[in-house]
Amino acid sequence: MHNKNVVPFITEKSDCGSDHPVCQACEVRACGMCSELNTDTLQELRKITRTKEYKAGEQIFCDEEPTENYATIKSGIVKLSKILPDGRQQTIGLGFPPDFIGRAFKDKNSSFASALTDVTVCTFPRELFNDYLKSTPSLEHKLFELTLNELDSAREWMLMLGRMTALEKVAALLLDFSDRLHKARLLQGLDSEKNNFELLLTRAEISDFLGLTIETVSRQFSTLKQKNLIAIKNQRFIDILDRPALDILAGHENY
Amino acid sequence: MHNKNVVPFITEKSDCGSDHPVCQACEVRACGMCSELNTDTLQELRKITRTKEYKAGEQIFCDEEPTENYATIKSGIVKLSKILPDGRQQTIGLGFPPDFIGRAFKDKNSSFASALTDVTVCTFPRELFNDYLKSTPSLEHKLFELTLNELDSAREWMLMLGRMTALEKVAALLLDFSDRLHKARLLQGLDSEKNNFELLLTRAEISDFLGLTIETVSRQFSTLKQKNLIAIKNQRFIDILDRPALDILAGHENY
DNA sequence: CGGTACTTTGAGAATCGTCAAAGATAGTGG
DNA sequence: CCACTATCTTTGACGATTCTCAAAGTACCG
Repeated sequence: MHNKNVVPFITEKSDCGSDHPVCQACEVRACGMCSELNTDTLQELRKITRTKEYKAGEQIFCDEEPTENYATIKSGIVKLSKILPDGRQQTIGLGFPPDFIGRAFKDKNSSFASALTDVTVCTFPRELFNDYLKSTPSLEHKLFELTLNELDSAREWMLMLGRMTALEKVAALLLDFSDRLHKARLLQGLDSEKNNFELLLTRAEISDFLGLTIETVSRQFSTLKQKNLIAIKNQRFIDILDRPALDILAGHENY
Repeated sequence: MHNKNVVPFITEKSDCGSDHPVCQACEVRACGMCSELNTDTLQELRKITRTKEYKAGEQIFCDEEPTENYATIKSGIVKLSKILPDGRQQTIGLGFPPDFIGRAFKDKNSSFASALTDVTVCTFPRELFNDYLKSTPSLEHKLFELTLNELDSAREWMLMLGRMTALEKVAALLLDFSDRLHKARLLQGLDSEKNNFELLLTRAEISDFLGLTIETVSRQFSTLKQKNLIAIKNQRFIDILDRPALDILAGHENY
């Protein structure tokens, strides 16, 4: 009733009555865009999806080329960034499972997406998915909610970029990243210690995110260590020693 | 068929067959959220709306209090901002007609909204509107598109906040503001000269937007004047004298 | 063990912020 | 119409933060 417009489906083996094996095994079946779809509707959508994998560092899509595919992140972390004509770069978002990547209803991405870690995504061809979206309100609703969350976090980061000092920015990043990693790990059914995590970003990636230089970021890490708020092993493994102090630095008001 | 859930409508005089007089006269009937609605559906929605006016400077909603109403901007400019516990402030967006203000599906705004100029809005009670939205896909679709535009512009501003110099930021603001004002005036059927406009923001408001101080903003204006890129009359009326040069400063790549 | 890539630290420079004072504008009341 | 005031803007001098450039230190990989 809702998918009249979705015409030239790629035909493929399809089993009825339960999720497609690929969807059954999907890491984000329960929480992603598809969580709003029943088995039959998902069966339909499944026909236009493809699973793709990217190695850390690979580009997923780029600014200039027209969008061919959208995707849902199944595992790994995706970096979204923008770039100025002279090469200055700014990371504008991190995508964790089950985030959606791509710009719905437009044929051009206004940003770059690249794999921060090894990444697995579930892709959909653009045109078909847009049609499908328009005819499947429950799916559009879920995607709308994901988008609202992204807007919330974009605005949170605007406050950070515009008004925080370098030290505060690093504190805010550590807390945000620790929370999001923690959630992502729990979602995968893994054990997770919130105050102890691997920083998957290089200093360069952190500085692109915070609007700082590598050196300034490094100095802030040193300051945080010196103040005994964090400990770092092998430049990558972070221990949060004093979360309340970091919260105050990050402006998380706890009256 | 789509609005079963929308129960306790406020009853009011209603005329059938054409838009309600209030909607007929609405500045944004053709381009706002309601543009996706036919006369009958609009008739329904109209029952829960109220027109409200705010004087320049008045607060429309605030961070802490739970959202009671959503709104569509009919005329004027709305400022959205966030604030750090110690008072540092960052503007995270400007709302022009026909933008939607408020956070759909949540009972808490994570920002402040205030009237930058005198503002007229069309408000809807939160709960009713959320219900209405869920049962009216065309409306949700339109709101989704408005939200995607906001996300695009938030990300554009993240690049600006994180990576541009003070001079570049001011150039980018002037161009953005000139375009948006121009569009808003054309939309109202007014004559509009793109390179000539009234800067409705004070220096303080500009600095909150750009993540700078008043003094720095003022100095950048002086520099732009001195380079003959702009002229300013009465500290408020801007003449763009050299748009290409401003475009380059703002990083608008024109190969 | 040596090479590569990433990180840390230091010194000096540039940008932007802070504090202070003077200039401009708009509104008010005589 | 003209002071008079309040508010906003501009400009200057100085200081703090962050950036740039350079070099040394550390981890990773074959």
